[in-house]
Amino acid sequence: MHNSDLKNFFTYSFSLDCVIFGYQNGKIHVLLIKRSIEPYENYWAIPGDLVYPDEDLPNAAERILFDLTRLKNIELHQAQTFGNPTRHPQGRVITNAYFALIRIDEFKVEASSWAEEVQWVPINEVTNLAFDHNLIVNSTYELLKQKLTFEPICFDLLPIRFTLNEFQQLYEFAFEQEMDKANFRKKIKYIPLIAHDEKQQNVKHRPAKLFSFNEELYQEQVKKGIYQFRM
Amino acid sequence: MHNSDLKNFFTYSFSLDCVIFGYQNGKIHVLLIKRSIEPYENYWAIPGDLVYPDEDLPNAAERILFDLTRLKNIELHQAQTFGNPTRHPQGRVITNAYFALIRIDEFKVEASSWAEEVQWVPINEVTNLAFDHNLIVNSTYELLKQKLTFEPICFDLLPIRFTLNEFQQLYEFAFEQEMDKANFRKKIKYIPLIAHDEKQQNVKHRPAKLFSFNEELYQEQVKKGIYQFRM
DNA sequence: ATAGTTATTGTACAAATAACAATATTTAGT
DNA sequence: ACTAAATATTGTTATTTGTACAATAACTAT
Repeated sequence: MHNSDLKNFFTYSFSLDCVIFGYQNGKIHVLLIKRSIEPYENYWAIPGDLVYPDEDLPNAAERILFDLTRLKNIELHQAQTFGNPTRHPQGRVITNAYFALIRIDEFKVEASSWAEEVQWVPINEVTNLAFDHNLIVNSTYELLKQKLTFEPICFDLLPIRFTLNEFQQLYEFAFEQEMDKANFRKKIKYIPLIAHDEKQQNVKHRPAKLFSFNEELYQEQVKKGIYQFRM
Repeated sequence: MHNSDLKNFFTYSFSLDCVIFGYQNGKIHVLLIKRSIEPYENYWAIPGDLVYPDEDLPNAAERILFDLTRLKNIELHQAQTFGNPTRHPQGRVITNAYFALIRIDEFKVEASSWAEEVQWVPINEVTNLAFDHNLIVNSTYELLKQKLTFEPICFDLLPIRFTLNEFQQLYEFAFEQEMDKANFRKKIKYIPLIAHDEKQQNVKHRPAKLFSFNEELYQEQVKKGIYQFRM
């Protein structure tokens, strides 16, 4: 197609949708907002909006997420792009999904702009969403599970200090498969963790020791080629 | 942003670029075209063009690839989206990369439309391309390498019937790491391969036995949960 | 102190990995 | 036909990892 035809193509729009994952009560959750505007008024959806014509995608992701949920300072990663011509009832809107992993209790979410409510919903209890957002959420969750096997992103979901059991349960939930406690500990033998003196509080049994991820050591080891994360 | 503002956003464009990988002489290659039009006239680039306003992305990928290179009946997969506001000198053009893996000698490529020439270039000999196409090619190659570790897509690059050494050399090239012949064969022990009676032709030494990937058995085993591909 | 509960460590065997050696099969040359 | 050269293929061994299960330790609540 020649350059002179380019203006004929300025007839569609581009948006960005955020799939925010959190982990609580042994379940992975997604952050949903309730739309107060058409189309899909009163439907639950993932936070998303149109990208400004002069705006870079990472910036758009930050802005849109903040506008609707007041979340900020969150590391957003690109996921898939969805371009079905009929996905938006009002015109051609191609959308790019971004995702993030956060610790639910470390951030305050607050409905804002045309988001009427905000809600954390367990990933396997998500019902009928606006647009093709079910497809977007499901695809992005599949991507998350893949990434969980070769990037240490599980630690973005777990509390900063976590027990080995919490760590294990996150993988058991994501992979839908029980694991042996003793063997799990051997499997993670080389993941750089810091063992703290601190212990679990307010449990009615022997409290477990708390650990945290040693990000610096991990980076160092990866740079030297000593270690590669794999689950 | 409210719906009534939507028309203000019809001021940018969306394109699709194809990263076609092939394997030959022990090297992974990329398919490049020479542009006969502005911008970047006479630059080498990956085949790509604007998406029609009513066209689905997979269809656009097929159409654009065929228009420029005459390639058809190729399985295309979505990769990353690139949206830097200054990536196109003539306006805001967000682009979505698609990639495919093909056997170079199974397909005839032919320059067409505004593609003046077509050329297969070894991935590590790609020089200065049009737009941000170096970024697109490199990012997509990284994605390919990741996928090579947990999807049996190597067989889309290898000849239908291949020797175990050819198989090994593909991984040695991609991972930039030599492997032990004997151990490689043990590693792939459970990959469903068919051993043929046929042997390598026209080599001046003992010819190797030819194998092919048992796609059906693989699908079956995956469905049953017996096997998961991993390299 | 004791029972209950969970955390943590240990043990034994099977399987995978890694380094290297040995054998087998073909071509090419005499 | 015999032999050397080249590469394919299979074996061997030691080490590490994976798996299933058992044993012990540490804490809470009564």
